Amino acid sequence: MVKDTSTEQRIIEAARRVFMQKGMAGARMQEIADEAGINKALLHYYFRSKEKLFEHIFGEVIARISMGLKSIFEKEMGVLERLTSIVDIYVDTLMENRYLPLFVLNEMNQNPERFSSLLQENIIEHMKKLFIEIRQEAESGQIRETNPAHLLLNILGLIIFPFATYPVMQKVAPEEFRPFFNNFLEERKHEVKQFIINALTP
Amino acid sequence: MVKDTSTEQRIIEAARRVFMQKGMAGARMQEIADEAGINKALLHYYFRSKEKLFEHIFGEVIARISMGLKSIFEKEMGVLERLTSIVDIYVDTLMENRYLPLFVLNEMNQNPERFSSLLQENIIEHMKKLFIEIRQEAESGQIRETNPAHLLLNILGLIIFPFATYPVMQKVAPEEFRPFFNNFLEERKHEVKQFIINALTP
DNA sequence: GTCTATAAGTAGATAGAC
DNA sequence: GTCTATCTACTTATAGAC
Repeated sequence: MVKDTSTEQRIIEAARRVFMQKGMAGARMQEIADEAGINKALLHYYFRSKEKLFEHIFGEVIARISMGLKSIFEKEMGVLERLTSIVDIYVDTLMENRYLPLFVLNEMNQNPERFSSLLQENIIEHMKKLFIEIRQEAESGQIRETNPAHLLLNILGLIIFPFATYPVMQKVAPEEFRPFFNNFLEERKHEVKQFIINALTP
Repeated sequence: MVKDTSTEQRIIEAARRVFMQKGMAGARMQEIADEAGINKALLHYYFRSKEKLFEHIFGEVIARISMGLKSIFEKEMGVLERLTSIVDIYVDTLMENRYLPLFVLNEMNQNPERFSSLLQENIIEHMKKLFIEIRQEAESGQIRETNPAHLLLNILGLIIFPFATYPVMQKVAPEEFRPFFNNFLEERKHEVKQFIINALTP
């Protein structure tokens, strides 16, 4: 609870923390108010309802994810470079916010229509193009023959899964593993990129 | 709502479905009662409280996971075989229950003490032994040099992540992808095992 | 064991003073 | 804008009849 930012900003940050950790169903307006150092009435004054406040937070998160994807897809580059830059961008994002993967997966699961916001920004089109690029480079022998869907899910799984489990791991890991954890997630970058290279180098 | 099983059994099955999809916080006793074809009062008659009912369901799930791990770790076998049998066991389990990964990750996240039940059955000991086995086989040149922690997380991510995203994917995938999905998860078995082999064959 | 009715507690939302 | 007090609705849990 820092007092030198605007109330609205403090509410948003508090809401982000609480929603991310507890999810929409588990979050309590009272807890968000406490986190922000105000009372419940003010939450409603600024955001009218819990639902509206949640949509604001979720929207922000989705926007951030889309932005990352967009920046990757807009540039001209080869498949290998494109895929490895996904790793760089998302590992960095996730290191700053380790609750993000589970939060997003959950809330989309509870309410699949929310997924559509991600599918805006013609992500689907980008994906189709990526798949085509993969097949083309495979034909021309620049990369190895691969099922693009599996490849993409592999990469996403390798990036995201450790972060999805991290909050649990970190809390329950025996004391002697703690120091090891600090570098572990950072190492993932190299680890996953190596996977991509191994998978695609002919 | 099938009437030819015992009430307790119907409650358990209904609770499993609802808790798995909505989580502890999002589940409603009323919905569980409806699913089971009874009323709320009976839920309390059989399980006293929502918390108790939840613990029953969660306990079952953890027991199932532990059993799988146990069966893998108890047999004598080489590292490669041990790791690939993890794939076989868990892909099959997850195909039957696609909500399981997110459910378990979430509930552990909400309440990390729940993780301890998994750590019983000396899973930790088994892990340590596995790590030692990996290092030994690497030294003797049977498998390639690898960081065991990364390897294990890689495997788990490759197995689990697609299932964690599946409920969402399946709901939002454009119509033309649907038929493709049916075999997709089954194909993961081969896909992930190939990854392990590539990663470990010298 | 199973139901209906209801109590008790909790959480989101609003009214109104300052 | 911010607060306290309160309302309303929902959810878990129990009482008590059958």
